[in-house]
Amino acid sequence: MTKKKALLLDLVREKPVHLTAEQIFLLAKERSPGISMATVYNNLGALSHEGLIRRVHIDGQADRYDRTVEPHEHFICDECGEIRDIFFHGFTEELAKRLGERISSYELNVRGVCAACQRS
Amino acid sequence: MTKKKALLLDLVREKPVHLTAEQIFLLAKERSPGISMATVYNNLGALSHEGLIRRVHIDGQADRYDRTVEPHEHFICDECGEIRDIFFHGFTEELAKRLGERISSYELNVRGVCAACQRS
DNA sequence: GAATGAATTTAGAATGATTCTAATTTTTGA
DNA sequence: TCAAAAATTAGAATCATTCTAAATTCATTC
Repeated sequence: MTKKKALLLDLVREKPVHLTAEQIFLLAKERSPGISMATVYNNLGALSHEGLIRRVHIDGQADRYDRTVEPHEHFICDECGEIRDIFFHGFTEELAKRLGERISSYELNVRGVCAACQRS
Repeated sequence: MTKKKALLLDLVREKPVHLTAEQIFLLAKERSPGISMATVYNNLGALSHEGLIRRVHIDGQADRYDRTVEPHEHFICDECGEIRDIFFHGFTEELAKRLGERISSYELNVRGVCAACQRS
């Protein structure tokens, strides 16, 4: 765990929002001005493989990085674009039961209009 | 509905597999040799918007096109890469109930080892 | 059947996120 | 202190997809 890797991990962990590599790069530059995009990608990739953060793919967008590594789902607001974590307790087991196969991972992205946007 | 658009729709409908734009392009050339990649993308995009086919995004792969437009899920084999349709009856309603929000769409990709690969 | 305008198709350039490469810098530990 | 290993870097490469602007096809009207 190098200094820059630790910095990137901190940045992902600091906020509950799901940042893109670009956003993380800009934040990282404030604390480590010479850092390069390659280092950001290298380390975010490594951290994801090590299971310390989680890479989130959302159709048509740059990948995002999530501090929450436990299995969970995502809700994406059609209006404001906000990405919110959802936790469906026991979902993996339910999937396994319904499928009858061993599951290594899954990805569930739900879209709709969030409560805040529905009000306005 | 132009001839080429109809051809592309046919190609997607012909086989149960989920083809990429590239694969569809190669098949289309057999029946319409001068067809261009741009036409393939234009028409597959249009057909998807019209709801006649469905565009499927799988992390790290080129998009695929699915003849099945009803809401359903996908199982991707970690070993052979096969993409299989899953039908979880009432899943949209279950999601809506658990979330308490109106859902416009969702995407569920499940990964694991398919039965065929487990045997070998 | 020719003329007109709209829609489709086309080749190739542009895009943009990500990965790769090869060189440089930093770190480690003998 | 030195050598080897690891991390970092700039920039090139990749690749699916979209965009652009020109060419072609199509439908409609006279």
